Amino acid sequence: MTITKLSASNLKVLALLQRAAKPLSAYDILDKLRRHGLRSPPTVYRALDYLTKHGLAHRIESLNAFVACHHHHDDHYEHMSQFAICTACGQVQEIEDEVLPRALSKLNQQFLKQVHHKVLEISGICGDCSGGA
Amino acid sequence: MTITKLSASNLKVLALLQRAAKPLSAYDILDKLRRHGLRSPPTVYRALDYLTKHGLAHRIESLNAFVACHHHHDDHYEHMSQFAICTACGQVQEIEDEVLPRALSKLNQQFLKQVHHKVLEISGICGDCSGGA
DNA sequence: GGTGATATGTTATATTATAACATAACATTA
DNA sequence: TAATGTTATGTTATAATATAACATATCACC
Repeated sequence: MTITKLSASNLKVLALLQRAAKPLSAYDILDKLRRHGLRSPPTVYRALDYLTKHGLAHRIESLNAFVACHHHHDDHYEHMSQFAICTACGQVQEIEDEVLPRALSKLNQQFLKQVHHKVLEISGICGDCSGGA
Repeated sequence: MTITKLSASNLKVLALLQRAAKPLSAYDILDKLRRHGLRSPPTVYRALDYLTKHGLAHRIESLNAFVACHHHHDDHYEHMSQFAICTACGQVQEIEDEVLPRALSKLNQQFLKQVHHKVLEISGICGDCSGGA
């Protein structure tokens, strides 16, 4: 799963996600990159597959949308996507924390023999949107 | 959010989910209940909305599918959906545990002022599908 | 029986995602 | 070089998921 070099499409999608303030749907991406040569859904989904598989982007399941990864998941520890989603402004924060992953890996074992993917998504109202302190 | 009495549609959808061994998509439900008077997507989605809002069913975000709730979330503690999903057989187990919710509610607060919804979904291979002990 | 609230029905359409097949780009090597 | 295999990309069509918008019915209450 090492990254040799990003293809032109993959790079464009990644760069767009990195510039975006919010998660983008595949079709948001398609709209914005249509002029730049990404003309069909499969092209975009392929890029998103590549990026998510290589840890450069994440899919937010509860939004059906994607964000760039801003962290370095050196795979030194079993990774777990953790996101805080503000339903008011749409911003998503990636949570970098190992408390939960650790707590979870114990719990896991009673349910699944092998774990492939873990998703934690918390929705609510962020500080900025909630008005007072 | 108290439940008075389930409407006929809501009850049919709930009963179907309860009988199902696996999560059902809205369209799975539509197919199976068409003969029983649920003829259009909005009807099904409305029932699913009702059931999920009232804690009688849960949506699995990473599958776009729904399961009946087999637990009693007496709302005595802030609820968090927790599921273990086997990608081989498709079975989903609801995890009833408060370790994570508790660990999480501390962590939460640095990201969101109010939390409305928490989703934890773990995918992998269950004991049955993984062969050996 | 009229009124308002809630639920349900219906049609159409929006949104998200993939199947299936065609073509290109590129490396390897006979 | 041209034959071959591999990977990436393009293209069309369609599948799968979800909701908007509006019509109608049901039912409680006055």
